[in-house]
Amino acid sequence: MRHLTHLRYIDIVAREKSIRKASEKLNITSTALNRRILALEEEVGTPLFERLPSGVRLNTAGELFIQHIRSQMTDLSRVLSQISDLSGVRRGHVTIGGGPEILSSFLPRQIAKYRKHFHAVQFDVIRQTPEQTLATLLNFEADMAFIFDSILPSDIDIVASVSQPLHALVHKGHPLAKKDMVKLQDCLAWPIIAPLSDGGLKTMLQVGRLRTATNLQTIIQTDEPNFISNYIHNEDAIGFGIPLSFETNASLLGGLTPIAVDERDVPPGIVHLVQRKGRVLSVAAAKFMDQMLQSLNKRFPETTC
Amino acid sequence: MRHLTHLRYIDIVAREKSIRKASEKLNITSTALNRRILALEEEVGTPLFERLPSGVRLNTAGELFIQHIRSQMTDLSRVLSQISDLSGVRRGHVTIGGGPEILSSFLPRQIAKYRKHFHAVQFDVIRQTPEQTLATLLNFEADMAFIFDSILPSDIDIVASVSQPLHALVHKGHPLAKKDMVKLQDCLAWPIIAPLSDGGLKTMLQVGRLRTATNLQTIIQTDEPNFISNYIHNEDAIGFGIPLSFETNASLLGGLTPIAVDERDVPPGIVHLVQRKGRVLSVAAAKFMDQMLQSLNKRFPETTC
DNA sequence: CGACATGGTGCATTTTTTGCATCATCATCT
DNA sequence: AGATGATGATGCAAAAAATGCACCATGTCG
Repeated sequence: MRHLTHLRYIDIVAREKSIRKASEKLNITSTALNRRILALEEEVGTPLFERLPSGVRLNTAGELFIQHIRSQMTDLSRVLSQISDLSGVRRGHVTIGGGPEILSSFLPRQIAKYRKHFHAVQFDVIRQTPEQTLATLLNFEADMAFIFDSILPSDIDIVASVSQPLHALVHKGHPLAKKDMVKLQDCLAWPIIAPLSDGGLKTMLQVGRLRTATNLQTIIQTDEPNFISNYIHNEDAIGFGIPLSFETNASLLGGLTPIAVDERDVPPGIVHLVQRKGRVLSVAAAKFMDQMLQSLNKRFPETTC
Repeated sequence: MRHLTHLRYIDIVAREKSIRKASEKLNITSTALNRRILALEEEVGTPLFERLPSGVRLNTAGELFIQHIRSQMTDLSRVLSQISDLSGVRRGHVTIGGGPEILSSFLPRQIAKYRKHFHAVQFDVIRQTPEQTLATLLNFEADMAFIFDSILPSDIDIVASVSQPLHALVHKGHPLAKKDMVKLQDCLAWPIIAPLSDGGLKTMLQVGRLRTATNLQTIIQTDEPNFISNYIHNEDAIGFGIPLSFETNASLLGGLTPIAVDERDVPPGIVHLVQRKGRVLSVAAAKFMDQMLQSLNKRFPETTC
């Protein structure tokens, strides 16, 4: 879109916080970009950027304006998506954010399923910290996101909530593998692979540690589900995860055996599917969300929408 | 705004249903305008207008697009209004629609009151039929409107509702003028000035006619409050109105005396203050609505918001 | 102090937009 | 049936706008 270009320019400058850097990214000279900004500020009647020796930064008016611009851009792409949907082809672009727990198993399967029907839809999957998740939603960078239960700002809407009990992950030959449920104390005897970065999973494990006062011997801290899955085949270590992050289908687990941790030790975590409040999703994104809601309801019947 | 211009072009073409007519209105040649549209359709990838021998008309894609454009334009003006509000000056433009009953007394006083504080705010007051009221709200032409109780589409939000009992209007020397309340039968003896166009007031009077089976002798049909007020000084005729359409302050009534009609004869009408659902109003419009809500609550304590 | 980054500006060049004249098509009136 | 008067589309030249280059002023940092 032609006039969208102008808006995109401003958006990139705001993100890069530098006219010159932005101009490189946009493949134009800094002068052209600079003049665009000056012209825009002229039209609005007030400066939108503070000029610092190190670059530019949005002022209050600019914050207001950039919010409008981003909303306009996503709104436009939604409309274009609706229009192309009129002719039968579903095109579109869906951007989803979330922590590593979500992105490892549930999401790829959902996307694969969706793309079987609508192959003209493109997906962007971003791995983020909870703070980043919220920021990108408010930025209009992401259409929807998964996030562990936490204090959510009022401009975030919860679309669905699933209860996710903590599971210990061991290889199928492990002494614990035959049990239906383990207490956290049962894990004391083996080395632990704990989550690295602050997030829901790490918090759950910490709660468990405090409650049962156990002294789990952490040997590795990582967030990579694949790393955990591969490591526990080599040592009788115990990893942790939530149902959304591993397959239910035994054949796909690859020898990985999840065992529920007693909920009296660690209460289940709540994972929310969220979006920006009041945001109208593109056809593609809305349909994808529908599909996910159905899948969540099927696999976790107590899901609330 | 520069890029707003492009959008405005499309908007006007859609309204005028003719490129040439729109071009006159915009003070450019039809060729320029035509090419703009062709270019836009090229960018969107699909035609937005049907070409008819008599002009152009939006197709389905165009309807979607124009909706987006209008929403964008009002959203931008809202943002600009917010930005100018940052510097302390409240600028803005508020457009209000409604029937003649509302526009005669309540609204002018409210606007006068508001403009005492914020003189940089401009008001557009449009007199409309109920259908037009809804259409302009959905069109983004009006920010808010007053409308008599009726079946409202789901994309209209009711902001407040006031109960409005029917009142007979007579001059202060009229035999009825001393009464606190009249039955509709009491009015049989005098000629009646009835509302002309279909609207809430006319409906209320018709309900009364049916209920009490009276045969009121209508001599004049008009919607002009001023006409009624002036006429009843010359003949002992009876006009009708609702509290919102006349002053409460005796000194401002100019000899006009309102007498409540028995509610058993005519149940009170409900007047709603409405806006387009989900629409975020400009600072000026939002503040004005606040003021109106306060005034409504003060004068009609049973107002629901 | 100097090297290096930042945003801002004058001027020539390129790209885009606009206006004029004209065409093809269709509805309506005579 | 034919004339008339609308409509939107198009080729081409003029006008306007955006762009790029060279350069300036100003700040930070080593």
